Amino acid sequence: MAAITIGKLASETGVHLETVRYYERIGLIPAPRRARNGYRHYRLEDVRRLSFVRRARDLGFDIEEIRTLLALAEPGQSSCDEVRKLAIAHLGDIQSKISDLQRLASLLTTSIEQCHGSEVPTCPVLDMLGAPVA
Amino acid sequence: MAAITIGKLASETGVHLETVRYYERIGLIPAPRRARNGYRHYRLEDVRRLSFVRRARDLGFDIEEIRTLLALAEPGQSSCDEVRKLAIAHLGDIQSKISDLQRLASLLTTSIEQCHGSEVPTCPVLDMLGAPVA
DNA sequence: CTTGAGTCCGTAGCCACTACGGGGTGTAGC
DNA sequence: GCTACACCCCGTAGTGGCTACGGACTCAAG
Repeated sequence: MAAITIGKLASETGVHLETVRYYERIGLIPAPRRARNGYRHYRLEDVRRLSFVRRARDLGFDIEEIRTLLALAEPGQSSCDEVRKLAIAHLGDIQSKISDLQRLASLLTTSIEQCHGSEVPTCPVLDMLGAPVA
Repeated sequence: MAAITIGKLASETGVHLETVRYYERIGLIPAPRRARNGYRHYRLEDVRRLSFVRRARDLGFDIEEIRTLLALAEPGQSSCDEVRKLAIAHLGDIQSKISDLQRLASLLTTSIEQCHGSEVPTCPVLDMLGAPVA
């Protein structure tokens, strides 16, 4: 019988082994049963739960948001509305981050385009950075 | 004479007061002269330098990159090429961050759109999160 | 003279990990 | 049985870039 050890759980979910222990420590995933030698023994459900956590982290949800999502995902919660709200709020965050970054990108692009070598007395990029606070 | 104290420097540059001391501690900005009472005394040049740092941070440059930029901005460096390289690399980072976020946003948007209330047995957002690792 | 704001300093906390060190255990080959 | 080597245990400390806290001082206004 190939028991699911922490290493297996880690490689199957793509979560770093030390991170699994960290998640357990902060109570994001439940503490699993231990074998006689003290090794952690996981079940398939744990793999699913941790995959869920990983996906949510990849999507940029923070730990507390994930705690909420996990609670809402419990069977018998029927709280699609709340999940929806959380997702929409998070989407808003992402979109404002995107537009921030786009502003930055265009600012940088403009500066870089004006810079054709080392012939100009001052560097447009440095100028932009050093310009009086707008 | 209204000397530039740390509080003034902070409010003029929009950098948190404690952050100014932090920047000094890590050697990002030089330690200023002290008045007889021990208070820090800044010069106009320090205001410019810190504003530069703030702008660069806002643009997402990390502390080490800023150290480099500051060194390149020293007079007599004529190193526009290097600045350009750094800026282009950084722009690349920003652009890949943008496209990452855009993927996330569309994934979330799709899930949210499929979710019309609490009538469906399962929540599309949770489904997306819980789906087997793609 | 009191009050309140500003400054000093060192240290600890934040988030989400990641790394390290020193040990025990399990397994495979010889 | 012995040796290698991978795997696992645990606690603690470090990362980046701040931010907060606490106790002591100094300074300007009323």
